[in-house]
Amino acid sequence: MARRISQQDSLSREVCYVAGLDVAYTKNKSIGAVAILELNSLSLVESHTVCVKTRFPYISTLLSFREVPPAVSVMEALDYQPDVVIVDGHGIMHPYRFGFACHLGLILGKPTIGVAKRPLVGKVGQLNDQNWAPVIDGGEVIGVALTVVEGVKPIYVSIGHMISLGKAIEVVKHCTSNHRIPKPLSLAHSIAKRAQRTIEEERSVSIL
DNA sequence: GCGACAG
DNA sequence: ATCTTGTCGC
Repeated sequence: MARRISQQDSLSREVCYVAGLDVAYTKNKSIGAVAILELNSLSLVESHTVCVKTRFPYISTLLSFREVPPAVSVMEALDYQPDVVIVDGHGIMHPYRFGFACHLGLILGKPTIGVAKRPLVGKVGQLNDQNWAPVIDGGEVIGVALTVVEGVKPIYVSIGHMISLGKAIEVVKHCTSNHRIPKPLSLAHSIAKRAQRTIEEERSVSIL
């Protein structure tokens, strides 16, 4: 599947709507959450959550097989489709060059960007004046370590599908206003957490 | 053989 | 990711 990933910009138009996608968990349920923001204003346009049974364990390099089902489900619940999706997890910055963001992009047939909070593979090069350092593995640049706030640990940005690294960095930078985590992702995260609390409460009641 | 290991 | 305890900052 990694061979089917496109690193070219395939955006149907200028990016206007950006989505953030995250997944949270309860005892045996996966909660997919998506938030769509207007790129320029970074204002929330639409959001959804979905709850499905978890049916794959967490295995470090196989995260996508665990998170793709709830992610696809929640994307299908959208009224309007975003131009690009920022995914909570790596894209090609992955040992098989096929992280969660790639897997989701391939299935959706839509541009995706992987943004992770911790590195998985590769060695980080020198920070440039654009506030990012290339991450190299096997002699190739597989993404960047982007320093959003000086003195704060970087976020790791890589291509998911149908986008160039340059455009991916541009979009992520645009979504990060003085905060380490891009706003689409932090919003998706809080929405997932809210749904999770609701489900946990329902579970407590049903036990009684 | 041992340690590390996105979320 | 989740859970728990504790601290720092706006």
